[in-house]
Amino acid sequence: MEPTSSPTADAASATASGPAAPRPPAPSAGASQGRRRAPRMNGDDRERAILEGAERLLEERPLHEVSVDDLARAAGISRSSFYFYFASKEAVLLSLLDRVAAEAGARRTAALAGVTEASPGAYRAAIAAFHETFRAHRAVTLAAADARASSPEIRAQWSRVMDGWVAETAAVIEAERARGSAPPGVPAHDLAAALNLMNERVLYAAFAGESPAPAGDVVEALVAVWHGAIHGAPAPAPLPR
Amino acid sequence: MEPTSSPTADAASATASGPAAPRPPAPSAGASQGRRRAPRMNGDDRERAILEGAERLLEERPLHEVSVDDLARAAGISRSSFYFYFASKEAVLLSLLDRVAAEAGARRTAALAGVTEASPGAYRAAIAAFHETFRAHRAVTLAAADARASSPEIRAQWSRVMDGWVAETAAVIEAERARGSAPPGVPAHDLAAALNLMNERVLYAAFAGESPAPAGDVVEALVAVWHGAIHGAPAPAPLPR
DNA sequence: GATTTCGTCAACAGTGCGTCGACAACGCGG
DNA sequence: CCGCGTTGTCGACGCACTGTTGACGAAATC
Repeated sequence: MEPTSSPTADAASATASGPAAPRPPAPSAGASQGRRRAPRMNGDDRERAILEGAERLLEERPLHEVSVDDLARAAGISRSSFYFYFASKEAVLLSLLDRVAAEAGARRTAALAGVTEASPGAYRAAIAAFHETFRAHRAVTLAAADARASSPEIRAQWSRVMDGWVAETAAVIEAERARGSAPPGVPAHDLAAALNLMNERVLYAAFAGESPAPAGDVVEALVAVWHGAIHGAPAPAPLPR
Repeated sequence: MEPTSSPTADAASATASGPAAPRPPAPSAGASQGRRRAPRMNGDDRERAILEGAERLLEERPLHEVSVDDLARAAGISRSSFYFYFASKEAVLLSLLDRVAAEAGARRTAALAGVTEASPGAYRAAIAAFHETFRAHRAVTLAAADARASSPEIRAQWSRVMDGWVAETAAVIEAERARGSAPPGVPAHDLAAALNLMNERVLYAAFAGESPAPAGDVVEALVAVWHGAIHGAPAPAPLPR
């Protein structure tokens, strides 16, 4: 019965901007734009307190076991005050995810900047970057992955991040193929999507301690698959059924 | 607080047995054990009605948007009567998942029975079987994947199914390696885990219509990765960092 | 016909969510 | 100093959903 389109539909702008909090229309929208020095210590860093408290809580239990009350209490305010800053606990997670998204973008760029053209180990760097991003914010990424199921906003944001990785990976694959160091085969985008989704799932399983997961070095297993899939022999004929 | 080993720890037996409903202790424990013929038409197939209604509902919306009341109503009983049959809506999904687990096992066995030893296309059959299992119960598997985040029982059952696939895959990989038609590399189990997790995630993305997903033939993309990862050249030296 | 078992339900209590209106502190222009 | 809008806070409400209890009927059993 819940209206599908939440009032916080401006989540698109959330890509890297501030949190999608329902702040009342900024009154100081005039010249105080560059203002960073807080004339007061209240207000703006309460938001930060919520974010930090949330990240801390998510390190010990999943989002669906954290109530808005917990979040508010962790930030030292009452439950109803919480809603002054965020529309829901999903909005908090989304805001947290925004930071990760930004960092993921930066790390990806940095990782692939080292390899000028299409050196043989470009995707190796990509895997390492992916792994680092995931690990650096384990709690947030794990929680976001869980919340994808119930929150369209988080799902969309996650997709945005993954799409970036996939596009970057596909570019590398195509460069390798152009160099002749990788055989042609299925569309590079499809291959890149499959490999990145594998990374996501395997890293999740590993960090969450799930049952079917590589027992040894996770990154090595991933690199092996990537290398084989990209540089290995082309797949055999599709077998007439 | 939930004890890790749920009282329904016989979930292993649940592979094909009845649902883990909180039915009151069987009073007719005496000689009526073999009784199958229902003297009345009520009771036992109400359970089926719930299951069927649930599967139908899950085809149109995710589990977290289905209330116990919806489930009960779909089966033609009141909400409180529902609890006579199942402890929660997760229990219903778990029961549904049990069937899929049984079918998955059967299909896996059948798929790998065709290939006596380690014929070159054994894992291809595995992928097809996986894909079919997933597709045949799309609603249930999608819902189960979502519910994994919040329900330990479902997570455990899912793990059990995946573990089966992984073990079977690992056996095939080792056979291929023994034959000399696949090079050595990372542990077969790790490789098998990564590949099966990829399948799960990619199929989920494809069936759910998510954004980063192969655009073309999904199965072909998966086969390409499997083939390359198993039969491709061994990964290069791990690069001293 | 009395009793047990099966199945059903209305009603209750609990939890969490999101919203509303009152209310305090602050800054500011008079 | 005083009104006055703004910023931030909170208690209390209504709502949706969950899981449990106790009472009630209808078969079956003796």
